[in-house]
Amino acid sequence: MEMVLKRSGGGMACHQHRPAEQQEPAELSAELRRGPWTVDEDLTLINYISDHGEGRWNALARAAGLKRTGKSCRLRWLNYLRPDVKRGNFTAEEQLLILDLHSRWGNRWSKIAQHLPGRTDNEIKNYWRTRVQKHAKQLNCDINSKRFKDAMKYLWMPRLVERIHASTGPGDDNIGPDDDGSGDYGNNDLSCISGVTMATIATCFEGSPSMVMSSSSDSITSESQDLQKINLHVHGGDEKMSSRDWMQEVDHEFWSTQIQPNNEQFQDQELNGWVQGFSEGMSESLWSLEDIWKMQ
DNA sequence: AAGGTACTCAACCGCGGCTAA
DNA sequence: ATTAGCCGCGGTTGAGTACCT
Repeated sequence: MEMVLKRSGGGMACHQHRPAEQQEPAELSAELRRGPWTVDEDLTLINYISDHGEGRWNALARAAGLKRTGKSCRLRWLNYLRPDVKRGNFTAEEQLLILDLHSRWGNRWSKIAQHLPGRTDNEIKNYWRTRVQKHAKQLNCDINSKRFKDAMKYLWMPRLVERIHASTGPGDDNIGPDDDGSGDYGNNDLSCISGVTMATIATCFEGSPSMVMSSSSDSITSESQDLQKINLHVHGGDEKMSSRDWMQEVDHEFWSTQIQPNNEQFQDQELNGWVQGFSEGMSESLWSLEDIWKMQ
């Protein structure tokens, strides 16, 4: 089992003031524990749930002899101890899904998590805040702005699609280093992409500057057929044009036509400089998403 | 090597909805 | 119909760690 005591026992000691509404009954609050869970607590919770099942968290916490709130037990189980919780970096497919579903539903993390088996709302939320919002901040634009949404739609998401296309073996479809030693769990067989992801791919290409994606909702019999359709569209029927070439073309056209420094969408000098640098660099090589963000 | 800064993510809080009494 | 307790969701915090200077 993974050790959970990475932090000292003093963690979260700042949370000392709680409104009366949130207080536990007096006889319980005096002995309630908070902060990082110990291995013993984890084992107690796991054993209890394996014997009695989950749910009714307050009663569960008392019955198991845990000096924790039901809330705390529920959170620990759902976000960490549950056997089907996935660990490690998000795959390209998952990232694509998150971007797409967030664009539809906003911060409905639990709803988004329902479409990513094994991923928790907390994990997705953290991903969004630490990765996506960070990039918006680096671009000095609001995460809800058209500028950032365009960058996601025309750059980030197509690139993720490209990575899904290009992936040939397990273990390297994450953005960013996989340095936690856990390895990727991702299956790069494209047949594993969920129906939602296929829809995502379709919407991703829909309206992109040099590509028109026909509706894929009709007469779809399988995901592999979807994929073939997308391949056809992506390659435009020209077998000599790799998806990589196509992506380069899309990116270059997008950045040269839609995000020119004089474009009214991009008035501020700082971003213009970044865009220009990006646009010039794009003709030289295909940049990884990470490189793109690092450029500015 | 040391100190500072940035990043990650587990765990917390507040609030609203649901439900049983 | 009311109310208290529980549950789940979204937002926030901060300790630990990685990275940078």
